[in-house]
Amino acid sequence: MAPRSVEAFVELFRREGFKITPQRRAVFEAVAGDDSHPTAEQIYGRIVAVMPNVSRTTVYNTLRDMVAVGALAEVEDLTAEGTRYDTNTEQHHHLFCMGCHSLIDIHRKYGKLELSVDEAAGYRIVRRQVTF
Amino acid sequence: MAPRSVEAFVELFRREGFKITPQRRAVFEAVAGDDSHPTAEQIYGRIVAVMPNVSRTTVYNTLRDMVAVGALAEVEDLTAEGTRYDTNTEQHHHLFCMGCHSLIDIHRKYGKLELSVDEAAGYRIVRRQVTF
DNA sequence: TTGTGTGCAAACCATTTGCAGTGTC
DNA sequence: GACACTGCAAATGGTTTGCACACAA
Repeated sequence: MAPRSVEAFVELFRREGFKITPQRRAVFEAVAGDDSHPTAEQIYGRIVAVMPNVSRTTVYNTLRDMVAVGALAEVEDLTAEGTRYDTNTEQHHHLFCMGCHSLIDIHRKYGKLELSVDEAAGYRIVRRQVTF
Repeated sequence: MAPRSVEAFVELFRREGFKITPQRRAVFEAVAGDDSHPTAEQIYGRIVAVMPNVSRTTVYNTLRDMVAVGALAEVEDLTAEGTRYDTNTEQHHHLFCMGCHSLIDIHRKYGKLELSVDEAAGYRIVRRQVTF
């Protein structure tokens, strides 16, 4: 199970040699348990509401660090609103609404997502992503 | 079959009420029959090599117009290199190389890509995209 | 104490826009 | 000849970087 609570994030960061600052904790709180796939800007907005002096830099840096240690996953950007972050780092699929741009997790296994031998030649399939 | 030749693009543009300029024709020539999913910048580069005075503006505008009339499709950006354009506007899937960032078309039908009734409630599935 | 983290401002980079001049139909 | 198109330069917007100061360990 991927770490999703604030404390799990704190522990992971400490284990990776990062210091725990109030700003980083605020980022953890802003995303913990969130499955709405927010953008960096949305996350920044939530944090500013509670900690008005944070800089974008710090929020962006922390998000990047979280992705680096596997605490968050980046979702490819289907809009032009910027990278969206996913607290679920496990393999799953997405249902994207072209109207409201919401992104909904689809937890379902599609066993038949295979390539033929020659299509896959020379590649190692790391991930299979279905977007509806 | 989607139009992929220069002449098919010209005809489509004319039909849509666009004027055929040398610049637009150069864009058509730069992408016709190309299945390498180039970025706008790569396409611009090819055109400059042959028509040194084109402006980025014109190339970008033409690419946008081509997407608008269905002559090209945009591929969601998996890297940070910008939008990539696909001359194949039909439904298909992609194999993405994390090493060299190449994108290869997969023409295969995955019949089992369905959502359950309640997952799909309120949505009309317009497209199913698998990325490997 | 010491080196990591923060925050400001400026840089980046793909893309878009404003606008005067240009060329297609 | 009219109006769409071009190309320059400047704006945009998300994100990154440089750097002096501050604080977690």
